[in-house]
Amino acid sequence: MRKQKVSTAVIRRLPRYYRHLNDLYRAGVERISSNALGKSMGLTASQIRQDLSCFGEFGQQGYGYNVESLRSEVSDILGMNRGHTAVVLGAGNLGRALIENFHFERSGVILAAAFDIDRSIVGRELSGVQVYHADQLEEYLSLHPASIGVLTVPGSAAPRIAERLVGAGVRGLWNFTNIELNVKAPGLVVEDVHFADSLLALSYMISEEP
Amino acid sequence: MRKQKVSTAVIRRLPRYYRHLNDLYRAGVERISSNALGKSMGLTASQIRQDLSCFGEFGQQGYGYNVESLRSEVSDILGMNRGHTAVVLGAGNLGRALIENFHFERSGVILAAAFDIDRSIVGRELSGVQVYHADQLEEYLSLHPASIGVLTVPGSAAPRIAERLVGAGVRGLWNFTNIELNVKAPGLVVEDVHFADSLLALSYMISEEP
DNA sequence: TAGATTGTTAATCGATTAACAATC
DNA sequence: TAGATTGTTAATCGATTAACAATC
Repeated sequence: MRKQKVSTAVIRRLPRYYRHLNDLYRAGVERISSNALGKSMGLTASQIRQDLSCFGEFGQQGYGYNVESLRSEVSDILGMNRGHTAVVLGAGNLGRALIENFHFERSGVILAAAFDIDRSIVGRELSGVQVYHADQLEEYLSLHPASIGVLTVPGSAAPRIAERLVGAGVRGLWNFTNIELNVKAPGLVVEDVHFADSLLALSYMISEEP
Repeated sequence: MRKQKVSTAVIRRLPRYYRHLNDLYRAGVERISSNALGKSMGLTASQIRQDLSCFGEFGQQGYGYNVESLRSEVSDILGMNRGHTAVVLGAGNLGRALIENFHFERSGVILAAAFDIDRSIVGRELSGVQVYHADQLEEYLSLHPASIGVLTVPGSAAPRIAERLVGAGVRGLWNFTNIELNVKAPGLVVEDVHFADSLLALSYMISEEP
């Protein structure tokens, strides 16, 4: 295990490793070589060994990697077993889509509660998740700390809510708004999901070809 | 203008350029130097000039870039003025969230129709978008060709629907399912929006720090 | 044991940054 | 004009690939 800083490129590949290893595991595959895994993922064997070597020595010469144990190592590396807890801010269409359809627990994250300001939804329960009024955010978080805030509020409300979340101890913001957040707090991590950027990249790619 | 293949790194930055230029434009800013733009975007001036030079010469020595015209150039490069048309497959929570809240037109994409198999939603109109039965997909597309298919169906339905879309002439798949699509067609582009990968990357990043 | 495959070091490739002549 | 800033070439940095001794 080397203690260099892990590059973003590697970090972005980790979830894919997990996904593929999980598929292999569920398909009953016991062991896999970097060569075979690379082939199925479209990466070189070299890159896979290089990537994994950032975190430890998980393979065995002449054998390869044990699927179950590598999967478990990767899930540890990703923090899936740290009991991260999330709260959703904004139970509109997108917030509800995430609450009702996205399996937070499959990423090892506990979805604890949702917040909104719309009286018609506050007090309800969506797929077992209680919707509180946004006014209660600080009070709730002081009793039930969360590490992740999921921002599905309108863009205009995002900066203020982000500040409040960070003030209440949230360490990561999963930002679905089209706003570029400028909250500065030590150790704070913002992960943007910019739909428009993604669609524009697609638009570029289908526009280029003949 | 050089005719080398543009790297993914550059392509991923283009939508950000557009976003920032659009903000500047709407704020009434007339011109900007690579230096100033870089500062506001967290990039080096050098990188911005290098990136833009992939597509042409848009600046002027001693002056910088005209915000309005650069914004317009970037929107052209991104294919925003090609009249790309999209259809949404699956009008569940996420599909509806996109239909009702995501501004396709701001990316220069016309959202033309949605398809589902649920009798309770087929025939309805969501924010002006008609929902057809999935059986009518081919018929609809033969009359109204579309270049982009937005996949918000359950993962299990994704491969089949993807095949059908491609068969009906769609060139880009905006894939929101957790399935890794293997549709192979010449020139087909798949843009994945993997929520789980994004959340896991966030989980990694908040788990690493002290 | 012999074959397979690792982890790591070295070589290559590509992307970012720096430097600067050209010029508005 | 003089100062500012471009587009591009060269230098640097980092990430990917190749090679190979170590060893299961």
